[in-house]
Amino acid sequence: MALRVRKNRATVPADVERAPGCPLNRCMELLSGAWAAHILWFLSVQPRRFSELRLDIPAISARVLSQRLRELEAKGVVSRTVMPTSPPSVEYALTELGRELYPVIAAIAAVGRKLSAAAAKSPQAQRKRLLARR
Amino acid sequence: MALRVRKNRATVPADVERAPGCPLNRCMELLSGAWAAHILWFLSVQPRRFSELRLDIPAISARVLSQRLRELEAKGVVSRTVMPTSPPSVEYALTELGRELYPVIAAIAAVGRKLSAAAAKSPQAQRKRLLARR
DNA sequence: CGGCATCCTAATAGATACTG
DNA sequence: CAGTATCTATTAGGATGCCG
Repeated sequence: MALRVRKNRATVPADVERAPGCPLNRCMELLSGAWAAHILWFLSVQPRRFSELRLDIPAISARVLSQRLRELEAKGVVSRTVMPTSPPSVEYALTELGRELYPVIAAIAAVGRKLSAAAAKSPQAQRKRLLARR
Repeated sequence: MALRVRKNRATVPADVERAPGCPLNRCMELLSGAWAAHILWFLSVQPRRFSELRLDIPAISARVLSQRLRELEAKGVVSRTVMPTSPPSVEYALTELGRELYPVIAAIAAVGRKLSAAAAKSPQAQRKRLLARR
């Protein structure tokens, strides 16, 4: 009664790219960091000022929000406009490139809502999540 | 010629949630880390073994792949099955919860492909990206 | 208001070597 | 094959304070 021998496995389809600069990476690097998705989400609703974003995302510190916005700006996803008002205000908005990301953010939000709903009912999932954060 | 005074801004719609445990976060924490999205992407094609995933994602180290898989398993996104073969093999697959994430991964990949295509044509975008990585 | 400078910690990732 | 152990490097992120 010999053990079964491992079957040879099919390879993944060729259209799934694996290069370090592959599409998946190309998009993920725009979303990297714990806050980028949130910032883009709120900016996708409407252009926002710095302090408005701080209220939108209370848990983020000014330093990190600043850093993230600068990064997103450098990546061409977010535009920064200084408004000639008194006191001065700065408006952040999605660029055309940034708007391309909308489907992703929307999908994240949609799935997140589903997960929230599911978690509310399933004590098992909650236990798992507790274990996950050790 | 006084400077214009800042207009009061509208608040974002109430259905955009801002709590730390909001849907956006709930989903993002499943994708956190540099490799989670890749792992889920390949697993969404078909169940994969450890070493297959290493070939799928050559840039990941065994240690990190192992860590990520354990985390994803703890979060209930990925299942781990030891196959009774010789030599032993372990099969990873998406759980039902993991399959919920498919729209997100697919959207990321789709947008990524679009970005790749755009980058190929636009030297400006390439310059921006170069600046972004300092 | 919209930042930046500084200092700090914790998480994440990489290399290499080794094991059941 | 499917990992673990160890050690190190990089980075994200938080706290606080100052500035135009």
